[in-house]
Amino acid sequence: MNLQQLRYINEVVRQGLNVSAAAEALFTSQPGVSKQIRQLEDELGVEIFARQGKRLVEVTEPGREVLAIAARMLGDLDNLRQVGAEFSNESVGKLSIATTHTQACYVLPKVVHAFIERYPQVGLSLQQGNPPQVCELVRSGRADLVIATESVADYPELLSLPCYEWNHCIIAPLGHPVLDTAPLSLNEIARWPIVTYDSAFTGRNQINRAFQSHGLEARVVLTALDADVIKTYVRMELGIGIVARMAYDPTLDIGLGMLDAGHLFDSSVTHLGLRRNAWLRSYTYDFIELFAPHLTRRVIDRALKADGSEYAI
Amino acid sequence: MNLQQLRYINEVVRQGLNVSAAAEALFTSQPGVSKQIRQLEDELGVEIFARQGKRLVEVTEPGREVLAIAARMLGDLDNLRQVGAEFSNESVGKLSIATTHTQACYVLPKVVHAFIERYPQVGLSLQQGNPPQVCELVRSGRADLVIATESVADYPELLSLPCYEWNHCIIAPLGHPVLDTAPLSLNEIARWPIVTYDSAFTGRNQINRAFQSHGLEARVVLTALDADVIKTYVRMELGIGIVARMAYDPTLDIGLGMLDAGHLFDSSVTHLGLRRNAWLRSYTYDFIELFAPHLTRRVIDRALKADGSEYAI
DNA sequence: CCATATTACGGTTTGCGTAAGAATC
DNA sequence: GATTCTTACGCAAACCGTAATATGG
Repeated sequence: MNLQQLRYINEVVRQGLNVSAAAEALFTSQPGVSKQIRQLEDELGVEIFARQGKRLVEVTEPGREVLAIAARMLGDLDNLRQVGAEFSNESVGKLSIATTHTQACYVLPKVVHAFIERYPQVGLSLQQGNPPQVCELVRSGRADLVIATESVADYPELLSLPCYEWNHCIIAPLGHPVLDTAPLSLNEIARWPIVTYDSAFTGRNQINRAFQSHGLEARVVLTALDADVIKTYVRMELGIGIVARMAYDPTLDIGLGMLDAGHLFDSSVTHLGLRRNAWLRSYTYDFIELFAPHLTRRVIDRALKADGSEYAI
Repeated sequence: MNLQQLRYINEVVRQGLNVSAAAEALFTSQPGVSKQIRQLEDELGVEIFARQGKRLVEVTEPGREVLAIAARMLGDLDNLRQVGAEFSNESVGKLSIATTHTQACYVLPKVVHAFIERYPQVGLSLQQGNPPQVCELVRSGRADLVIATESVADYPELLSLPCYEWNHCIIAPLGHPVLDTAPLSLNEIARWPIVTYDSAFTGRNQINRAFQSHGLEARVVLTALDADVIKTYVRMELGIGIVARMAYDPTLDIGLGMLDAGHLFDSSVTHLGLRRNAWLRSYTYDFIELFAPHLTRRVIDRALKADGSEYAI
């Protein structure tokens, strides 16, 4: 048994049980992959893949177990490389962050700025997507950490750490009557057409719940994936916007007024997700602490290692 | 990088940084081991071992990280083989249990009997030792599970599951006046010379604490590692014995009388220890359930997977 | 001087790629 | 017939063991 075989079966699954595609993705020959997989199956004494004639059609039950263990081993292989890189030079490396638009645009800029100043030799990359997508990037090892408000806690493979709590606000073109309301109420908001986030995004659940629990129906005339688009349509006077509070900047968002709506909706919590049993570079700890000061190295390590060691009778 | 290199560094540490000994233990040549270790260090870009001239003198800091990850990977390698064995034939295999004398003699016999009847093709082996020793056997992969009253929870690498609660009793030669006391009190016990367990064994702590908290001094004239030895000396009228309740059997222990002392001492809890992220054979689950019926497969899996995924802000 | 680790070298094994063959859609 | 996996075969690299060399107690 060797690690190459584990890489092969892992990639074959990733490619939807297509050995040829896996071989190509791993820059090797297809017969080589095929043969190594057979060898692994022979050695373990179980079929990992069920075949129909000459085609792989599904992962067997033992295969699922094997693949789960193999994935962890490959993750550990990555970890070994991380350790090597860390101790070779602790301020050179890469850091790949998977996140959503809201975080990338309104929260991360100042964190990223501080980080690249501190670690000029770390290649930082932001990968954007919707919550399930960015979680998947981390799960599969293509990103080091995910920052998102939704989904993170739904991935059992990820350790989910709450970072900060936030709420929504109302935006409207300057001069819009809603901006003069004080105090702002759900009834008042419900009088106007609304532009807000797409479902399953950036706390949209909290918005729906608030209206429902007050027996109100919000007239959502348009939903969008991010606050920039929402602002655009609010400027066009299509309606008033409900966006994350941090997405409004009085100096940049000229022509728009804002009213805090924190008292009207349940707050949302932005989470940070890490692969469990990932080994983190020191600059990764620092990045996280820049982002969420309460998440010190100590706290993160404790969370990664915590394992529920003692169970009641 | 390959798994062999990980085996090598792991064994070198186990052999006290002696490459020759490691080579011998792994049935290979010493230069081969030496070279592979160098290759691994080159590939990772860090020294795993610090050398003085031609001798390995200590594990470096990156080395410690590397070794920890390597150990997990080797554990997973074992797990892969377990999966293979399980699905090849789920009632053939081996099960190695590390435990203390008390468990092996007085608790396990009926469990073992039921197990070998159910799984005649599983080679069962009991390894005996003191609590730290048996924990270490499991930690290093030389045993599958540990059953002991002490130490298990002290090993962070082990998942510790409480199994059952028990207490002590007093034994004395038939006709000894202490046997007529009712109710039995600590004061009464303290009047006599005592034979009991060695420290760090089988609930000895609970015994000490009870006397201390009552301002009494127990006259312990002899300590022993196991109940059989204690009984022998009690028969010799060296004193009265304090042993685990389950160590007394009225039909076997002729010439000895027993008084329950459950109301005098804090109870002890016997624990079962498993390597975290071990993959268990189905018969291992069954063995555990035979031993502690509340530890069903479901419960064990939940405990193994529990990881403290959600942390408060 | 003995024990121990590294370097050097040759043989075997293993893994990989090309080419051909078989099976399924 | 096109795609996809398996088998066959030859080459190259990696691994391992023996022998020789260097280093420290």
